Amino acid sequence: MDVRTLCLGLLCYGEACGYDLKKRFETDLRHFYTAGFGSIYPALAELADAGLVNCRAFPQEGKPDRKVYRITEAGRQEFLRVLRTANPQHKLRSEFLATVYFAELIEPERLRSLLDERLQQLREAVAQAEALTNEREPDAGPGARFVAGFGAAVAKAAAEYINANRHLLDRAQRRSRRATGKSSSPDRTQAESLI
Amino acid sequence: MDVRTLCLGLLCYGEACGYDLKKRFETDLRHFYTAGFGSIYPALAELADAGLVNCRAFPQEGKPDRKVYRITEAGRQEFLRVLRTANPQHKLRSEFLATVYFAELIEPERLRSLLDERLQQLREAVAQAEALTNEREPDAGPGARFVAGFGAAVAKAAAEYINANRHLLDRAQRRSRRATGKSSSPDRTQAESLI
DNA sequence: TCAGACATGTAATAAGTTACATGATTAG
DNA sequence: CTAATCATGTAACTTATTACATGTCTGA
Repeated sequence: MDVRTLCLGLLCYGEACGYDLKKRFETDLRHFYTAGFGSIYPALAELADAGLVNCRAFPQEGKPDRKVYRITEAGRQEFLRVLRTANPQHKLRSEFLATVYFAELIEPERLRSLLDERLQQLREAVAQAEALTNEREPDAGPGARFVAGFGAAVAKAAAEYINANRHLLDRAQRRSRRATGKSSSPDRTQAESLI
Repeated sequence: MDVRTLCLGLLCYGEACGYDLKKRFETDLRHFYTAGFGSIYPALAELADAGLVNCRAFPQEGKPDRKVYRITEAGRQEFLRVLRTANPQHKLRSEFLATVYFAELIEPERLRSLLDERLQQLREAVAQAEALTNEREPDAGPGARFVAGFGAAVAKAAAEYINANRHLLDRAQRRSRRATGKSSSPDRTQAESLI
């Protein structure tokens, strides 16, 4: 499910221009999918080329034409087909966790600040997800509510884990000399640890 | 923090060959960072070119030479510099959640199977993370333990959320006609909903 | 007066995935 | 006999990010 397909899916709920879709990415989809204009505009152009959406341009003063996209029947069928057949993945790439993995090599003050910043981000994520579930989107469908709640639940769990376990990283520097190397073959002739 | 930098970091804990690093990615880093041979081998070559690691080749029968990489002092300094200065991101791209967002458009049986599969994946993730924390890695540093525990905690929370809230998605099909479109400009002349 | 919303797009760049290419040994 | 482990690499491809390019209107 790439940006192109996701745009097609969003258009199942009504016509929209690229700018509208971007806002949708920044609210509903924010905590599990990001897309910039640099992906969205080309995606819409491709969908139109493929006949999966139609496009009408509305002239505006002082702004580029507003191009409103509407899904076609072919587009709808294509999206439903993807929903039926795709094998959806769940990919996390966390530089934050990768950094904390090396806690032993980080100065305590720096580490503290990294954890605090992440906690702050998580609090914001919870607030945004809960706003989405409650006030701001009474018209949201069950799927939209479910994923917003999911985001809130996971962010809360992450924050709790950090608060409950960050002490395990304190003074990590004292045991910074791990014996490793654990090489897959036994024919190494060099010393194990280079630290 | 790209694959190249992460390989450099792993080499802080001792020398290793590309194959060894791949195994590390599949265990310790599995739940928050993936990398294939196609990223690792070129990364190691680049690190060697840049003088951040040394490489020695050990001939083997019936296999390519085993190339063992060792970090240099310059490499260590470079990695510590990255740890001090980088602004680590946390990026999730979940096709699973993107799919569930469209629950209303998915057949109930298919939706059930998607959720069950994801629950199975989460159970496996918890088991693997806990194995990492307890038995299999008594020599793991505090950072490694922390991130493994993090992975387990978050996966558990995700599974619990799904179990507790999946009923909200049942019969979602009945309300599949959402009025949306919510366009940013008021000058549209077309009907709101196209479903 | 200055930031932010509105509105679209292209081009260069970066990064990683997948498929291909090769082949012995070992455990089930 | 079959799959997995060990071991390295290249090349094509896909995808998305970032920077650039332009310009008005509105509210604080």
